[in-house]
Amino acid sequence: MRDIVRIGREQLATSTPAELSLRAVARELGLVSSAVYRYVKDRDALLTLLIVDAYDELGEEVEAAVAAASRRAPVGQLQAAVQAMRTWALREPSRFALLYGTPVPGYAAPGDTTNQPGTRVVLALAGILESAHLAGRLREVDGPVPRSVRADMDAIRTEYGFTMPALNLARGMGLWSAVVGAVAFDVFGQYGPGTLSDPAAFLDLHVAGLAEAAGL
Amino acid sequence: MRDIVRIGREQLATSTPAELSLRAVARELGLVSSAVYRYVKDRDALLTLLIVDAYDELGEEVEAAVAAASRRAPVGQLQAAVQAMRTWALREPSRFALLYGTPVPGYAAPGDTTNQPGTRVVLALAGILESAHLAGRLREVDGPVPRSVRADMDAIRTEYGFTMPALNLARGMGLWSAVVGAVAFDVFGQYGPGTLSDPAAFLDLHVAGLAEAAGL
DNA sequence: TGGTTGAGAGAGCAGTGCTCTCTGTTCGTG
DNA sequence: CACGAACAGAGAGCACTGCTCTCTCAACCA
Repeated sequence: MRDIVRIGREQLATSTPAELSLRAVARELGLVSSAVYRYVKDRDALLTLLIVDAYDELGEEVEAAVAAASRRAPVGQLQAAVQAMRTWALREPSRFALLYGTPVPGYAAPGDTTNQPGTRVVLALAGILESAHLAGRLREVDGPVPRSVRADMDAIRTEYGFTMPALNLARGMGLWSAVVGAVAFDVFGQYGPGTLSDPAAFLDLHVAGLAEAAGL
Repeated sequence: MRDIVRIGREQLATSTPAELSLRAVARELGLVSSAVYRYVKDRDALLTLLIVDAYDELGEEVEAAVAAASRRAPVGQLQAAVQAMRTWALREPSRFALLYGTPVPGYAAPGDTTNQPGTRVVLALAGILESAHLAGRLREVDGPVPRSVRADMDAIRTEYGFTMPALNLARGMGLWSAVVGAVAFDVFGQYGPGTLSDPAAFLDLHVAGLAEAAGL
């Protein structure tokens, strides 16, 4: 099983998730394709393994970056986290695509398996906001919040024990999707060739703006 | 050619870009697969046709939404544009994925063909900011801007004739990628099931925050 | 009328996911 | 120690994919 995941990861280094071939993994493993089906039910199951694997590695690196930046201001921690994410994504574009790109065809993430590792990154980001709040360094963002959104945010607050105000949390979730979107633009070249000469610097600036909007 | 694009579009209604099959298009067309190669060089060429087609339709709808909201405040226009994008994306998830999801395997967008239609949406967004600026309704965002980013923004300002300050434009680009990221999260279900009971309302709130950060 | 062009058909190659059957080995237990 | 069960892998086969090559047939034009 470890070998299968390892080889699958290697395949993803040189091909996109859609191209990942169970037969190729088998070949690399020195087996015939049908043999692999003893260990992996499906191509989808293999993808699930690789998704969990990727979430874990990304989560690890982001958490490490946040820890390494623990003495910087909250904004700096956010920037460190996001830059770690960008670095990983540029190094492993296919695995990034596996996590945050187009979902593979008929694939539905088997909740229990991928949900927990999938939340590590967003929890790291939210944790920075929450820590800042607990330290009194989070400006409360106020303004009209639709009923439904407030209810959703309250549900999240109780589930994860967050104490920051609802609108700050909402801005945090917005920050999360914005960050993933920005990294995806970068990795997938959506900004257009040559428009950004220093994408990392632009990203830092972008994150600073998002952080400000979230109350930092 | 029109039939090919039409059928390709229909195929994308029920399958993901990665699954789009030239043979299936041929079958639907009552032709044998090799016949289609008279009109379309490649599967990639077919994708290019569909990408341009999708960019056009999306651009059309976003521009129409902005026009219909021309009497609302700039923030409202932005929200209208983004909601139009979300609505289209939810109606056509595969085509949205084709534009903003994981790039297909060996596919490199043939610049000249797709660049122009691909910029319609972002130009619509930037146009709202620029109009607000010209009407004196854009607060100048200031702060330290890295040299490289300033140079990039200046290049864009001259290319498209924007007069808004560099940092506002940078925030505008950030808004763009953030919006795409948010819509992608929504369409691809990245927020997790049941966490947002009213995603459209959340999106409006999110856009309001982004707009505020961009100077509106 | 004869030659050229275009449209499409058909076969074929290499690859894919997946299933089914078959062989060989290993291992636990009576 | 022997026997049956569990396991690991091989091999063939089906339906599908992209793409190429050759061939036929009809239309059209000088």
